[in-house]
Amino acid sequence: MATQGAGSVVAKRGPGRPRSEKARKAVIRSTLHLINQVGFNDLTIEAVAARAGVGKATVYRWWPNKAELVIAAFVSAVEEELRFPSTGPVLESIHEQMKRWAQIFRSPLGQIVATVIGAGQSQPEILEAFRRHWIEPRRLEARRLLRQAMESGEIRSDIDPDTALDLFYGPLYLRLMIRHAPLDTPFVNEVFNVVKPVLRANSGSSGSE
Amino acid sequence: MATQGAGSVVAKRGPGRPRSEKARKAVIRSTLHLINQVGFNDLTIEAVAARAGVGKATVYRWWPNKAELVIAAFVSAVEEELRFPSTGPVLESIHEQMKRWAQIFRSPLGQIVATVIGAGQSQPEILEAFRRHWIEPRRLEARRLLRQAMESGEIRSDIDPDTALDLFYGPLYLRLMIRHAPLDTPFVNEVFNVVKPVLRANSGSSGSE
Amino acid sequence: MATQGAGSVVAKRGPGRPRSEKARKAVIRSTLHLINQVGFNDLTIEAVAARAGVGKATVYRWWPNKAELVIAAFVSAVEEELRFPSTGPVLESIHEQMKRWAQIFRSPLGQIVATVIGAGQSQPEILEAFRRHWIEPRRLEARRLLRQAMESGEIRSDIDPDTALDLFYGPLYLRLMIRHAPLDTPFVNEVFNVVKPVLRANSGSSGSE
Amino acid sequence: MATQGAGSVVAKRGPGRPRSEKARKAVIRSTLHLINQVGFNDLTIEAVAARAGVGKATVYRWWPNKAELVIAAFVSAVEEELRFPSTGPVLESIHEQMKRWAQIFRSPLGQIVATVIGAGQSQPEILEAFRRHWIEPRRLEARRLLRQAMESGEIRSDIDPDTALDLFYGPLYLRLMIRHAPLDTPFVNEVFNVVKPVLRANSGSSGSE
DNA sequence: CAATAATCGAGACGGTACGTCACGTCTTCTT
DNA sequence: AAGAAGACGTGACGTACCGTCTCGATTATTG
Repeated sequence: MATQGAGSVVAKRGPGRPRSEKARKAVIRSTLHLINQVGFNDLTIEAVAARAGVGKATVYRWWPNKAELVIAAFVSAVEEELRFPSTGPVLESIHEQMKRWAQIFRSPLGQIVATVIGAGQSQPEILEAFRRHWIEPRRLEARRLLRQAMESGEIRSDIDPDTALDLFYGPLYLRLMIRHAPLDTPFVNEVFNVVKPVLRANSGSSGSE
Repeated sequence: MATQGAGSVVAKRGPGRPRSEKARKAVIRSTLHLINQVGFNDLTIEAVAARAGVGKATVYRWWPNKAELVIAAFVSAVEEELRFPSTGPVLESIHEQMKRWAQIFRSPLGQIVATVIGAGQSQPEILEAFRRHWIEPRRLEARRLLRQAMESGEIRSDIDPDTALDLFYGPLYLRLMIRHAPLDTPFVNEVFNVVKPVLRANSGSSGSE
Repeated sequence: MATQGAGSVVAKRGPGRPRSEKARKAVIRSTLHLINQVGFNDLTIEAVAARAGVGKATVYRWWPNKAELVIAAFVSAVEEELRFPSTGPVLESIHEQMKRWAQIFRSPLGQIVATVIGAGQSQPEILEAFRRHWIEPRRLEARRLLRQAMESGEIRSDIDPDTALDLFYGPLYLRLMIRHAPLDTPFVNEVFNVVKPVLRANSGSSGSE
Repeated sequence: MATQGAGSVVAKRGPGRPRSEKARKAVIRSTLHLINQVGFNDLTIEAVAARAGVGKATVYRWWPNKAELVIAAFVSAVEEELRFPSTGPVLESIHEQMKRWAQIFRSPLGQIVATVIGAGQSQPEILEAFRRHWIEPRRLEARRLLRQAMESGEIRSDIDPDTALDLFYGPLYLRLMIRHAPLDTPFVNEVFNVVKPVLRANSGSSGSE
């Protein structure tokens, strides 16, 4: 490495004024505020820039489109809540995580998640960004845990980890998106309790048709 | 009253030129075509009207916004596929229905569903229309079937029918919306086979926490 | 009068419902009211019909465009004031007529005249209608009077009647349209008094250059 | 203060991109072209913008409505025109001027004058602008000349200069607006020759009624 | 007295232009 | 070079009227 001097790992920076951290934060804050006020669709870069006291071009310089901006804002808002609880039995970790998610989904952040997925339905790059910045990081860890549990015999190994995760989280996302029924703790518990036993080793659920 | 004679059931129509069925159909057709081409967000009333050979005002006269228009188009496209298969054991009916839905979800119609739910995330009236015209009619029938099955002892009765349906359909909707993994028949089967046994009578999965 | 029998000069009327005089009057009344409220430009057939309690098609059936309608309304409003005062010396008749016109021009009816001429500047058919229904009928009579006066030796005969009329009325129309100075009786008198002597026989004003 | 140095008279300009002079000129040119083609009524901002190769919003940014735009175009079209020829006898100057005006009135500029007066009939601000930018500058000089001629005894002094000018120019404007007869040189001569003698000193035309 | 025919009010039709809004880019001066 | 400001060309929005049309209902004349 050492491009710049002894042990410098700092990313090379060209000449010119460096980007303003103040502006970046103002934009993120403005975005979070406005998306809670008006939702994703009615969120305009124009308004974000105005409220942040920032030029429109500054926004476009750093985020290529509304979705990346919103996801960045969202990620920055939930950064610290993301870690999977990685102690104890795997299934209990999942249960804990599900309850935490339900809580997030009920908060304004849940509306942002919903709104981003929603926007992703007609703008593939949004969905792609959502998967990359949100779904995959979490799945990676969850898959790893499930595999460990399969190897240790805690859960059966003839089921696809992704399918298992869809069983746990699908109902939660469904209620988040459709809002046809409350996304409360009893519901989360019931979902977990239904799916859990089937994952136990030697449950024998194979053989469709 | 009987102004008209015995049994006059003639649908009363107000004065003025009646609305043009031809125009209505042209608009619906144009909408379906365009939404498959460009998605919900980039669908413009302007383009719908132009392609239908219809004035913009005619579209606005009959559908208050893009969402109602798209839902009307969607409903008209799947009208005949909506009926729940109501013969045989309830669980098998559900399995059949799940497979049919997965098939629809994989078709262009699936994109419409996704896109409408997506738009609903930032426009409540869209989501409301989606629930009223799409979710509820189906749930009504499904709930009735589940209750019958509970009474007949086919499935346990200590589970909320809506929760049960969310368990079956949540994972399908999740893959429809997130597209992180294929929504194929093996997946549908696995979901069904995982959830099915827990619904059987005397499965005893209650009492978390 | 023998409307139907021998020697009927009454216009033959075919079968079918005859036009409604009530509707005609309502439209004219509505037009006069609205044109005084909003002027010619903002007058819409739609509003005229609505206020008259009449179908739009009924208006279009009888008047081909807004201008014809407005002129008809205007003519019907001033009908009785149109006759040229045909007694006494020709020049005095003209003086009388000028004073009467100035009075009309100062009233709301003057605004209608101005507005119609105005609209005629960008819509030839309006100007044409104005000339046919308004200018020409008056000029016809005035020209006839002037010719009589020429023959009787009251005024010189080496001047074009239309030019003479333009000399009398041009200044009045100018003040109607430009509004740069009042169109009052002293002004009318002065115009008349300036032009009058030149028309007298043996005034000898020919031969410019 | 003196931040800039002694005598800094640099026109302060705010931040932001300055307005495009090129766009301004293109819009004015396009307006003039189109108003000659289709008149005021059928002049659309849409077409003006399109022909100028400019966004509609740019037009609306600088001119609040069609009237202001037309006024600006009109003013820019006539600003270099028409100084009064001020040599020789006053009456001959007027004669010259009348002939020049007749010529202008027959040209495309005449159509613009007519069109602007026409539009002014339903939009007072246009008429006001017309008087300020067209009528008044010319009247000012003409009035001055007439007063000089009155003082020098060239013409009688018991007549209002504005009335005299209306007598000369009223017939010309009348034919410009009504188009009921040609606005040719013979006509101009006849008008001039009729009015001229009456203005001569000691003509004695006073005493109306 | 029925058939025919033109009218009526109502209001939907395919259009066009409106004036507004946000887009994403650009051009200026300032930091 | 990045910043705020704000003008630029673009294009869709939802609305208002245009002039035409299609209804059912009415009111005449004609056979």
